[in-house]
Amino acid sequence: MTLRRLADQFGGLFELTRSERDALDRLGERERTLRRGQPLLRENDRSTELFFLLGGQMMSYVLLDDGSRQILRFLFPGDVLATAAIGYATSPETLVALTESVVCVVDRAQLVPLARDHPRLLFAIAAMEQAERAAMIDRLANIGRTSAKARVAAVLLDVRDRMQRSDATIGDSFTLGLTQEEIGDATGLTAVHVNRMLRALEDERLIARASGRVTILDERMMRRVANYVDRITGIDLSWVPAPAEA
Amino acid sequence: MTLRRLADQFGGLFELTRSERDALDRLGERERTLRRGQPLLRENDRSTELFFLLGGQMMSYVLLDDGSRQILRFLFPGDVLATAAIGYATSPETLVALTESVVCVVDRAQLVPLARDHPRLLFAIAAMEQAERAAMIDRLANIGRTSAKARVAAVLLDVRDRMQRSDATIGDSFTLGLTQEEIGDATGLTAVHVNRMLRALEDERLIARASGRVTILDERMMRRVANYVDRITGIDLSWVPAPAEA
DNA sequence: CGTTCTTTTGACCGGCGTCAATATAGGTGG
DNA sequence: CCACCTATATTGACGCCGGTCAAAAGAACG
Repeated sequence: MTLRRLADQFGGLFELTRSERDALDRLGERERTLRRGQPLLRENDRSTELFFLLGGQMMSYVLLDDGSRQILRFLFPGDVLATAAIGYATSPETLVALTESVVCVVDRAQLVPLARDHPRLLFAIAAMEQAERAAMIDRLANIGRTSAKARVAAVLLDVRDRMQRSDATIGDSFTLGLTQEEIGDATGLTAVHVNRMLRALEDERLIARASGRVTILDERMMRRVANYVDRITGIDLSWVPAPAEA
Repeated sequence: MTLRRLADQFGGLFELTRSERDALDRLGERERTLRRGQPLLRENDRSTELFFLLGGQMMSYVLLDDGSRQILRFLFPGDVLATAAIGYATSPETLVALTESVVCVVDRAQLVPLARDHPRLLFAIAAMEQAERAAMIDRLANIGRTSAKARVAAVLLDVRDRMQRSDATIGDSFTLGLTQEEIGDATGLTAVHVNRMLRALEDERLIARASGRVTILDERMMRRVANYVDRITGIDLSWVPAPAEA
């Protein structure tokens, strides 16, 4: 998987020109592979790089000084990581691989010529950033204002939808790949209570579980319970004019 | 207050060139005044505009379908609003004026020539966006992982710090300008419990209150209680090269 | 100067955390 | 392949933080 193929697959935002493709090839030259559990960047690390997740599954989190962890987001192919580098010299968050992962490494300095030569690509990155922002809004509302059961249901739906985006074969049944503690740290709950909520969803026949796989049995009701909105579709970049073909 | 004067005051990121100043003057031509309580944009409204808050105080929030409200952010002069327009045709959040406010209106289409002619200004906006993202990370961790008292304390410190940024005369004492219900909707608590937490902070001599004014008595301890990190300072745009002076 | 919004306080309760014990699984070295 | 070990999952008992309900007192506003 290269950055360009990723853009072809997920972009869908607009038709890339020949020179934009070439630019993406150059932008995506540096790749890096991470083993399961390996950190890409730690909170407060100095860094000038941003990344595109090409394959695998990662997460971002922060630690509070009482030792508790808040997982900010689970990351899937197509996501831009560490965009804070655009405005800060140090990272506000830790990035770790949940499975073996491949990222493409871009130094922020590379964005400067991009603005001049391929503004549309820059706006595409900005648009992806806005999708992430919208997701963050949902999570904030979710954690701040919904019940434990809703929060757990929302994580399940979110992971399923985002896995589906990179692997269309995934249906209602999928391998969650998260521990209950991780779900808890993402939702502001304890692992014990996450377990109880999973059991409750199971007892209500909204989901089924077997050896690490989760099956969503009643998607309509799950969406209702979770207060869930799909933010993945609906990105609109039509307003950025296509460059004159080189 | 114009957009350019705002950039002079808050930017501090780099020295503006003459042509950048001119560009800001043009960018900031359209202004709009909002009365207290007036919405600038509602959730799901179609819009192609972003805004810079020039004066006053606003907030952004979302409503859940059980009617509860999650306030995402209190907004102060210098903030960029509705950046979701970059990636979406409709707004994910509602923006309302808390006090009489003035915003400058920029259509997203105006960003395209900006990328070509004044990339540094575009990156400055991107950097402000990253500051907002960092603040969002803090709020997520705060709501997900800290006690009610910590959350209330964090709001007080945050509002104070951000008021200070636009009005250097503000010290430890300031007019909060928020109802306890608003504090509750921002922190994921009920107004009743916010009241109890304010009383607790008062009883512990961390703050004092009198007729709408709040005084932070023990800032060190407040910061400890709130798990508070200042994200306002520390933006780094040094990596964007200055344009050749026109 | 009523009307409505906001603050404040008390009584009570329930959702979620804490603690603890056990079961299960994955992983590792022998 | 087994024995062991640690991480994860599961379940129960119990307690507390923060929600709910209600009432009253200010405060703001037309």
